[in-house]
Amino acid sequence: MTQSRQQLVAGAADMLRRRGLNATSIREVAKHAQAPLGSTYHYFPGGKQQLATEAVRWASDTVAEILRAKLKAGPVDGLRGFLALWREIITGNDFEAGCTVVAVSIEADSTALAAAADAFSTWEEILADSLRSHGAENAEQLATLIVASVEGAVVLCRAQRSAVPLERVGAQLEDLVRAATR
Amino acid sequence: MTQSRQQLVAGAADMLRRRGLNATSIREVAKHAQAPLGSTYHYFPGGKQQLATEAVRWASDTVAEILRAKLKAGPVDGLRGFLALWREIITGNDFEAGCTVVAVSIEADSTALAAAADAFSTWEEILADSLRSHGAENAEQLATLIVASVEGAVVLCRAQRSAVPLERVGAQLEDLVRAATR
DNA sequence: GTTATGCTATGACGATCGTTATAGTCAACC
DNA sequence: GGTTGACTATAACGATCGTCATAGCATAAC
Repeated sequence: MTQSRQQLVAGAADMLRRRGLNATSIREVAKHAQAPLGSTYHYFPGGKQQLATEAVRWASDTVAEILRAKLKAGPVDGLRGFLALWREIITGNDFEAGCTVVAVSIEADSTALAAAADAFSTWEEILADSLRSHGAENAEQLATLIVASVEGAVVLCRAQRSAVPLERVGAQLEDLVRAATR
Repeated sequence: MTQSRQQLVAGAADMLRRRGLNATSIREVAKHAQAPLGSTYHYFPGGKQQLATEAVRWASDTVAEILRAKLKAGPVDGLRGFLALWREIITGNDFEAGCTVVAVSIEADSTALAAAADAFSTWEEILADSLRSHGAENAEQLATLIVASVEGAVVLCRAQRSAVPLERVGAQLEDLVRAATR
């Protein structure tokens, strides 16, 4: 079955956003996914790097899908959905979970880092497309600001064990999106 | 001498922002600072956690000092100095260095994480004080947005190996600061 | 029923980690 | 000038890491 494989990827993504790349061992990922260690190298012959890369891609696709869905109701509602997603991840895990993509960006190189770059670019493009189609002239700039400030706020929230940074950033981003679109 | 001690702290901060917490070993920090391994536990009996905590505090103080100095010329110039500082760190190290505080926020817990939270709070307060004294009504909110978006942009820049995110974020932040102060 | 194939089980490999212990050096101070 | 105390040197401890090899098991195909 590819079910074990899928659980390994999802479990790895979850552990990455909690502890980071180097503190996440293959053994623990396998145990957490109730899969034997031997299976890990069967499914991912590229080793830890391949697993991390696929975990980033999975996390990226998951967020992208939610983002696209929420943006169907317009840029403001999309932004709110994006913020709600991260607020849930932060507060729902007692401030012990962050962003898988950010975690890998800090520690990885080569393919996993490239996957992280793709993730950010994808999110930016999704946001920019929505903003542009709603009349925003600075769509790309604003999209980059949204991704950067929300990801940064998630880091701040985790360190300070508070959701206030995300709320403050969200309020100002909503004003900006409202002003840029009509 | 306390010179070795200081070099250990500064060297640790530099390695932390390049590779992250768990990929930075005490042995490498000692070697990088040309200090013997034994000295590390003499200067830092609290072990790696103490060293990481002091490295975060050192990085925090360094940035805070620059920030305070640049803000003397006003919020806009202060913001520009803040952005230039990070642009230099990013581009001057071939996109292989990020922020020490962010790196520790992703991987650490307990005292080192608390030091990271203090760092963010300090930077926020310094910015908010300047904004408030120049007539900004939403000084705290704007200060949080600046810190979060710049730190997030640094992560994006590193992953994408490009300074564009920082430039985009900077342009919009400057508009916001200009509009909020007079 | 035999064979092939996808997955599991087990254990080992070299390397490196954080940390500690102990002995040694060397300068400053009474 | 002897002694104290700060610092160094060296080596080892157990633990864990990523990775690999090999043997075992299952199930499905012929």
